[in-house]
Amino acid sequence: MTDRTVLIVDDEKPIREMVEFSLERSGFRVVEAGDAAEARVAITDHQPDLILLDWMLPDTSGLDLARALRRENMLGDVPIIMLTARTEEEDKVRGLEAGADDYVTKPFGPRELIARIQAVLRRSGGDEAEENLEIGPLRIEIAAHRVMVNDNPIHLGATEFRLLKFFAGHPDRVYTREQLLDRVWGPNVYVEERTVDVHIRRLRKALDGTGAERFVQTVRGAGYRFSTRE
Amino acid sequence: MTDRTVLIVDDEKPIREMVEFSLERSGFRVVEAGDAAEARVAITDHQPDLILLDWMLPDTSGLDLARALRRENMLGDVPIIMLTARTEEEDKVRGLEAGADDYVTKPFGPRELIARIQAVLRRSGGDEAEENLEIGPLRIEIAAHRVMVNDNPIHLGATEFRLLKFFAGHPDRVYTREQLLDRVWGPNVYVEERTVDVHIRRLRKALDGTGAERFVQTVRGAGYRFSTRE
DNA sequence: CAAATGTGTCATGGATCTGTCACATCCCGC
DNA sequence: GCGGGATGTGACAGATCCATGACACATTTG
Repeated sequence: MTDRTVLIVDDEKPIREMVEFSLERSGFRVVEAGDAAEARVAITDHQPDLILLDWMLPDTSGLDLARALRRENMLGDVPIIMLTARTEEEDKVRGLEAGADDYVTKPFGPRELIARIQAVLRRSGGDEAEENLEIGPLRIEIAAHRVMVNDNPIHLGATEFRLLKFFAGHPDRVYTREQLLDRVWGPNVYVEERTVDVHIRRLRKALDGTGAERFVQTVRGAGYRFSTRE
Repeated sequence: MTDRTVLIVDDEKPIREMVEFSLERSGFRVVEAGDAAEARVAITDHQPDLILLDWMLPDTSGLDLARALRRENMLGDVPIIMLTARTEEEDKVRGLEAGADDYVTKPFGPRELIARIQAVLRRSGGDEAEENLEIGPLRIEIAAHRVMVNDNPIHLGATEFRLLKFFAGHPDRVYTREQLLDRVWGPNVYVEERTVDVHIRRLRKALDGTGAERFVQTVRGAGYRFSTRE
């Protein structure tokens, strides 16, 4: 439900924009690709939670791309929804064999699309978010949008909250400033990389004296990491 | 979420059976009606939690039936999902005004239908506490439609009462203005989001000096929250 | 019918947040 | 130690968000 990234692969920009508009209104992050090559880059860069894949692409068919991605194991269990103008049963079968999880037939409306996406995500993924995260003295209450340290609330700006939430959900792993901007600020936001430093600083300051400030770690030359160890 | 009763109103028996089959597999109880007259009987007899209403019925239109049922107050806040073959935006708007909560366009698949049903139930159901709520110095007497603070009644407008009731039933959770409009004002009401601010303000003013005003909390950039802590 | 009340909208001002910069400090290889 | 790149830190201006009072209109009450 919350904060999932959807990759839309379609060569027609108007369709991509319609999809982006609808999905962002529903709280998804949206990444676009116009062809198979762009799609591969986007998958690597943004690690989407779901892929909307047009049947026809300029450089290859969506079917082939889906099959290739599954074969190359680039996706794990990320679901694929095919977008197609065709309605033949035969195509559906072939698409499902290629690794698609569902179909949407053009033309489609935003409600239908969102219903399908949520149905597929509900099936394939545990909704990971939503429950509270507890790390040492920290408790991140997602629903309440609140962070407690030893049962005392601490105040964070919206950006610091998202940053901490992301970190807490992905511990023991270094993220570059670029990756953090992508995952915390969003894929279509362009700010200076050094901005990350400033928010790291603000997060540390907010956690100062709680015993949790040591979890936010700098990895020189690489980025930042959230970890209880070290 | 389990054991909800769904009434399907459609004159085509195959469709009723398809729906019944799908929904029962998902744990719903299903009641059928073939026309508006049967629908009225079924509503009285079974008090469904949700109604699937075909656009075209032999004795009247689904639109008229929905409107009539709402007007006669036979439904309370039981949500209606319209089933329609038409896709014109005009019809959708008219249907929503008539009291439908969502649309499914024929032909639809079982997955889509269930996704919609669950979405609508999630929105409209779930609250409806019947017993009184006590939170700190507050006692919300649902049936009496009255709020007491330390055994002294305080006056609230109808909107503020619903808002407080909703909040008290869903504490420690942030709701966006949009969500509050949906849950407190109702899914088919269109007012400005800022209106929420004003009613929050009025609620706070009514609670001022009681020690309960601190429960109504602003979460900057996210929405509002009701919580006894912080 | 008039007054009182409830509701939605708006404009305003103040508080807070955010991105950026400049400069200080740190760390590493040499 | 030294130099230079990387990171920490404080300050700042613009952007954003929200509280608040006023107002028009509708509804209810007397």
